[in-house]
Amino acid sequence: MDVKDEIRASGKRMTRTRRAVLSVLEQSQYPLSPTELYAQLKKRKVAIDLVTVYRNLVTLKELGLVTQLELHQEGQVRYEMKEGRQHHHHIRCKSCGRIADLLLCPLKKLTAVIEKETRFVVGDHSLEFSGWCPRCQ
Amino acid sequence: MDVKDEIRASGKRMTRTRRAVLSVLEQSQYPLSPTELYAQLKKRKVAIDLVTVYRNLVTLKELGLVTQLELHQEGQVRYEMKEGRQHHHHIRCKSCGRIADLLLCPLKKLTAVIEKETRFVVGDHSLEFSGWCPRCQ
DNA sequence: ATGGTAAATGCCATCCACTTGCAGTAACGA
DNA sequence: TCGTTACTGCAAGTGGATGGCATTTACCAT
Repeated sequence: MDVKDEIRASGKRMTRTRRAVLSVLEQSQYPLSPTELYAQLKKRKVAIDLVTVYRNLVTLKELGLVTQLELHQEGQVRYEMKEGRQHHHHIRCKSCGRIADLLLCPLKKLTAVIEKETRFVVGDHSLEFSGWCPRCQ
Repeated sequence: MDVKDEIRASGKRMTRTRRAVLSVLEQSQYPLSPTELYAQLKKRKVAIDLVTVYRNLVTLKELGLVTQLELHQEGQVRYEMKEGRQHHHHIRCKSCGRIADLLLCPLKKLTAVIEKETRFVVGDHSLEFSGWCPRCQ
C-alpha cells in the first residue's frame, strides 16, 4: 500500500498541493517547520497558501505519515516523514540551529519505572538535546 | 546569600512586583506559565501588568533563580523555582493537563555516547513524558 | 466521459503567546 | 534626601497557528 492508497483509504484525496508537500518532506535531510516547508514550495514555484501547508501537515500527521516534533526553545513545530524510519530523537545546535538525528532512545525500559512512581499511564515522550555542532564549536 | 542579595549583586533591584512573582512561584506545587502566574497574582490583588510578569521571568531566569521549561504540545512556556531542587523532568496528563515531577534522569551517562555519535558538544537536554494521570485513566 | 458531492484550497480575519518602545515611577546607594 | 537608572505600565507590534466561508477540484458512480 503506497502513500496515495493510504490517503485514499481514509477518504482523503491526493491533491496537487498534498503531493508537493509530501515531495518536499521526502527530500529534506532534516525536519521542516511549516514556514520552511512553505519557502521550499515557493522556491519550486508551487502555487500554495501557507494555510494549506498547515492543514496538510495536520492531515498527514493524523494519517501517521509524518511525525511532528518540537525542538526545545524553538517556539515552532517541525515535521519529518515517518516512512519506515524507526523511533529516534534529535540534537540541535544552539549556535546555527542545525539539527541532527540521534539513533538512540534510552527510554524503552523506563516506562514501567515512571508508571510505578507517578501512577500515570505513560503515552509519548519527547527528548531532545541541544549543544554545539562541529562547525560552531 | 539570600534571594534579595543575589538580585542586588547583579545590579538588579528587589521590587514590589518581583517579590510577588517570586512568592507565587515559591508556593506553587507545579511549574507555572506566565498567564497562570499572572492570574495567581490577580487573585492575590497584586497590581501588576502581564508584561511585567514576562520581564521578571526573563530576569529571574538569567539570574539562575528559576528554570524555564516547555511541555510537549502545550504551546507555552513554564517556570519553576530552582532553589536547591535537583535536576528533574516532568510528565503531563494528555487529558487534564496536570503536571507531575519525575525524580529520575536517565541521561547522565548518555552525553559521551552522543558526542561520539554526532561530534556535537552536548549542552542541555529536554525530556518529558505525557500520558494519563490517575484521575483521567 | 460526465456530473454530483464532499474534500480541499485560498483568502481573510482572528487568536494567542510573547516582544518592543517609550514615558513615567520607584529602588537604593551616595 | 537626592540622583541615577532599573523597573513598570500601557499601547502597539510580531509571528506562529487556527477558523470561517465561498470557490475549486478529486474521484467515484453513472
